[in-house]
Amino acid sequence: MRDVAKLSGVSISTVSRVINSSANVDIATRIKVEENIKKLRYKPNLLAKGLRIGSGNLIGLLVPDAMHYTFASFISYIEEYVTARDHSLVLGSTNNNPILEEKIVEDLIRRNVDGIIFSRVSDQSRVMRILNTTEVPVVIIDRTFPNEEIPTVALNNEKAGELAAEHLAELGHTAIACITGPMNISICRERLHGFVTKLKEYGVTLNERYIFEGNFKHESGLKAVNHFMESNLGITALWAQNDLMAIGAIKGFQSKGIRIPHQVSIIGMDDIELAKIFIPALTTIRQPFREMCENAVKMLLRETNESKKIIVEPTLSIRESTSRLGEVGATSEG
Amino acid sequence: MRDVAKLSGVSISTVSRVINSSANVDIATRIKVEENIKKLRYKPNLLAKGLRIGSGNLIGLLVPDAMHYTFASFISYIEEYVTARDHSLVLGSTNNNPILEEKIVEDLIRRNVDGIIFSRVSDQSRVMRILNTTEVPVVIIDRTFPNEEIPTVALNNEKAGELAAEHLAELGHTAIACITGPMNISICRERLHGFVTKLKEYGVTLNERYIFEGNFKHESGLKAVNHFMESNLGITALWAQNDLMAIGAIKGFQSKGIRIPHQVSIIGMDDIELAKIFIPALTTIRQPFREMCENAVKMLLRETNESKKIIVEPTLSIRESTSRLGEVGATSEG
DNA sequence: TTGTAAGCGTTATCAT
DNA sequence: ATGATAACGCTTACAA
Repeated sequence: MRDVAKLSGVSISTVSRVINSSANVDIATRIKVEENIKKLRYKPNLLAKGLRIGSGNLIGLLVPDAMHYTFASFISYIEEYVTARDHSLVLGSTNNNPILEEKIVEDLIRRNVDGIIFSRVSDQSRVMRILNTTEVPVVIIDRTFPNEEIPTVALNNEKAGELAAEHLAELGHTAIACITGPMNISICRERLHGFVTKLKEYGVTLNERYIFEGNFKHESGLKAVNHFMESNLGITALWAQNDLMAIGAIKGFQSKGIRIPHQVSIIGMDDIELAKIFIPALTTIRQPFREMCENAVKMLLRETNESKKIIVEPTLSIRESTSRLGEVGATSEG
Repeated sequence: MRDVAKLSGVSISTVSRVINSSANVDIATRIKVEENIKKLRYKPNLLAKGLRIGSGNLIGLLVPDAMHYTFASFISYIEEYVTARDHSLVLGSTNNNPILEEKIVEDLIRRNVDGIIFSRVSDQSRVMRILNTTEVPVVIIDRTFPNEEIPTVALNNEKAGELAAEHLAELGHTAIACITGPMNISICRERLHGFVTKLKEYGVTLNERYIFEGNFKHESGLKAVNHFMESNLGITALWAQNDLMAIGAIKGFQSKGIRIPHQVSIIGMDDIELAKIFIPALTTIRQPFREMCENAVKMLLRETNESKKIIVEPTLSIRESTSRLGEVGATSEG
């Protein structure tokens, strides 16, 4: 910067003004300075700038597992929106390790980030402490904490359950089961509640024997099928609260010679890439991840008036793994 | 920091020494200072530190697409290794857009990153220019540029092709096809070369009619199958240069009533999560992504003596989609 | 062992 | 419209 100033015969303050396109600078000097910036390949130092203005021009993103589909989506979309706003993204993966999470958050704060996006934060109180102890804006994405005033963007999980219920009920099913995620996670309870409630509207009651608590992994689907088969409930339709478990369930049924969707209709949730590719292609509840991420970034950067909770709506994606009760599905079982 | 110094009755240089655990500081004052750091919840500012010592304590990672399995893996592993070394990861996704790539790189340099990891860089010359114009260490992961001295960690892609060939040939197949990635990418050519060469050792010649150039997407597998079926080559085995295309091929065959692996053996590459879950579970060539990432980080941070090229070896993962010619596979077709 | 002071590369205030 | 200068929060000779 000094070199540019010297070469241009001006002071560094003028160079600074040129860089920040300040109004009050003579057009001639501006051009000269800009030329010399190019000539000297001068690149303003963001650390110095950040130190001075008290902002690192960074957004922090914390996820529990960067490889998982949901979070990989978040990372990808948030990076896109953050970069478009001339910020950079620093990414931390916590693996649900509170110590690590703490360390990363501390690091972010020390970097003067302009905000932090938490996805599936491990512990509500931790976030609260950060919020109370620093000025750094925080928004939580994907999971909601009902009793707090933390800015949040989340899915309407009730609605997700309702959509699944509606679809299955409309297809004529009455013996319907559900594989949930871990029930200590609120989104899972909300999803189930919506599912049960809507089903009741159709006159079908989902008692506990039709509910299997999974862990969001593929294996849960297999286990659930074994469980349901042993119970001999004669179910003809099933909703799994994520696609991985739905696919596990399909495999489980198929390995017992049961055809999908001919004998059992299955619906998932998330709409992972695999959902389209799998045979049969998976009917599923789609989450608008992109929209969620955009809202999170906008909220963080105060681009929107909404500063508390933004709820986005799921949609139903009908493919091949569900069919009308008693009817053959649209495709072969593969 | 000033506050801590004042409260402790020492100068800020002493506080600095405590923070950086410098040797020469009285144990009593150290303890006192540490107490006050806690008490005041003092968090050293990384921008100021970075400005002073000329290092942002940051590692930059550039990928073309953060959602793609390969790169999601890179992101996850590299974040892990970077964090373990008390650095932070700033992530940029280029979408193969050179303008964007340039912008992100510039930003990283201006942040005084300690190094940049490029994955699938869009343009070799660009990297070279960065290398020549700045002091920032760079390593390329996954793709290699044969004629340059850029530090690189990559797979032995020749070997990948050889493993696939060996496996298929040992199973007695002779009518063997290959779905490649885009042939303008060197790794695809290398893979094919290894495949063809090893096959020749077994006495089978792979002429052009048995080669289909795909684009690494699922659809390529379907198209390839149509192509091969129309050509009426009677192939009994096929290698796809990634799992997505392999799965597409399986779907393609199955939709024509051809059973996998009974009638056609199929082998993929990457070992994506889906490979284990798919029916039939996919035999595939596994890339040691974790090892690659560890090496990349170590190389960047000069923790290893190797400073040019590190080549890692693929391995064969045998599952259900391949079987001996004429024999029924180990599992039902699902 | 500890303190003083210079300097890292910016921006911002205040003159001119 | 431009320049001098202080300040951002830290590290590091150098001195004591």
